[in-house]
Amino acid sequence: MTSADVPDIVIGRLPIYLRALNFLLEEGREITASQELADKLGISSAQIRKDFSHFGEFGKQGTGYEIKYLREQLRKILKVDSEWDVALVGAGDLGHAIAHHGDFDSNGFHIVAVFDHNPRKIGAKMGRFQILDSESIPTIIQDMGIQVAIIAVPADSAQQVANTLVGAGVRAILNYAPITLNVPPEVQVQYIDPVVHLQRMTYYL
Amino acid sequence: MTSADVPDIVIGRLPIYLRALNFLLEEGREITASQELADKLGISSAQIRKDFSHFGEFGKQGTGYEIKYLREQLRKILKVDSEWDVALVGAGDLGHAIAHHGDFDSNGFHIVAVFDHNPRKIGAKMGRFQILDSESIPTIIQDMGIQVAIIAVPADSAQQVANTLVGAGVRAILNYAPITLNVPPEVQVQYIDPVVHLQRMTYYL
DNA sequence: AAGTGACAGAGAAAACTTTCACAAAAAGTG
DNA sequence: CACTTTTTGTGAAAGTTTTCTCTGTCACTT
Repeated sequence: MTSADVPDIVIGRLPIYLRALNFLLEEGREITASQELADKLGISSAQIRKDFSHFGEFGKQGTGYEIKYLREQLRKILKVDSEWDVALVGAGDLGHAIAHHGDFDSNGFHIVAVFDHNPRKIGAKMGRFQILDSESIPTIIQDMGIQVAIIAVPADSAQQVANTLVGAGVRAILNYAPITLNVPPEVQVQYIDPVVHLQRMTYYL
Repeated sequence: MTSADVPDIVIGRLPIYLRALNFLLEEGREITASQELADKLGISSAQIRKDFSHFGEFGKQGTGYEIKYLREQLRKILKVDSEWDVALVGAGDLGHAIAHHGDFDSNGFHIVAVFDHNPRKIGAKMGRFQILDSESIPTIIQDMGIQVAIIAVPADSAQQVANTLVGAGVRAILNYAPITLNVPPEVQVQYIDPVVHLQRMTYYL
C-alpha cells in the first residue's frame, strides 16, 4: 500500500527506526528483523512492519531486513539523504548549546546563520559563527533559500520571530520557546520544552 | 467520569493547557473558554473539554473557566503543585545549558545535583553547582530521595547511566541522549532529540 | 420576567491506530 | 528434495481517540 497520505504518527516513528538502524550499522550488523527492532524500541513488531508497508516492501521473508538498504530507504522517505541548511535565531545560552551540538551536522542539518536581536551580541563571534542582526533575517533567509529554522529566543518574542521566518520562506520550525506558535498550515512546527516533558512524567509518580 | 486510567495522550496535553493558562494569567485575564484555548493551541474545543472531563467539572456553562481555579486543578493533577528535586547527569555543553536554564526552577523542578564521569570535571564548579563523581550517584540519589533525573551524556553511556539511576530509585527520566532506553515499566522516560524532530519535518518539505 | 446567546458536559458516531492471525516466501536441515 | 523454521506483508478485528451533536445551565438584555 504505497499511498499518498501516510499518517503523521507513522512519520514520527521513522526517525526512531533510522536512529536504531544507524546504531546497528555502527555495531557492524548487516541484517535485522522487525522483532529485534521491536525489542530495542519498545514498539510491537507488527507495528514496525505496518509502518514500513506504507512505503513499500523492504524486507525478505524468513530473513529480515538488510540494514544498509532499509536505512537508505528511510533516509530517502524522510528526505534526509541530502543536506539541509538551518537558521538559528537566538544566541543566548540555549542558542549557544545548539550551535555547538555536533549531532545536527553529523545528521546533515547544517547551521549556516545565527541571529540575535541584542545589539551587544550582533557582530560578536559565537564559536565559528558571527552573530547576525535579526533585522537581516528576511534578506539572508531568502538569499540562501533556507527552509528550516530553529527558534531559541524567549517566549515573548518567539511568535514575532516565527512570523518573520515564515514571511521569509521558512517551512519547518523547531521551536524551543515555551509557547504554541501560530503559523499557516503549510508550515511544520515541532516543539521542544523540557518542562512539558517533566510535567508529563510527574503525573505518574 | 473521574476514572483511574486516563489515556496517556490526554496527560500529554495537560502541560500544554497549563502553559497557556499561565500565559493568560500573566496577561491579567481571569476567565477563558475552551474555544479560546482551542484557537491558541490548535486543538479542538471539544477535545479540550473532553480532556478536562476525565478529572472533573472545572467550568461553568455559559461562562467558561476561571483561569486561576483551572490552573490549580491541572497543577494538582500533574503533581506540579509541589516542588521536585532533580538530578542531572552529564556536565558537558548540554548539561551546562540545562543547569543554567531558568525555566526548570521557575516551574518547580530544582536541579540539586550534577554528576559527571570525567575526572577533570569532578570537583569543578559549573555555575552554582559543584560537579560530583558519577560513582556517587547511588548514594546521593538514595540519600536525597531524588525521583526525577535528566540524562545529558553521550549515547554510548546513556543506558548504563539509566541503569544506575533506576537502581538508585529514580522513577522519571528525561533523556537527551539519542538512544531509546530500556527501563522497567514502572519507570517513566521522555525523550528529547532535536534531530528526530527535524527529520520528522523534512518529510513534508 | 421572559427571551437570547454563550458555553460546558457527555453520549454516540466517526475516524484513526494498533494488534491479531495467517498465507507466502526464503533459508536452512536431514 | 521434502520438511521445518523464521520472518515478512497484510486484511480483518479490536481498541483508542477525536469529533459531532445535543441538552442543560448561566448571564445578560430588554
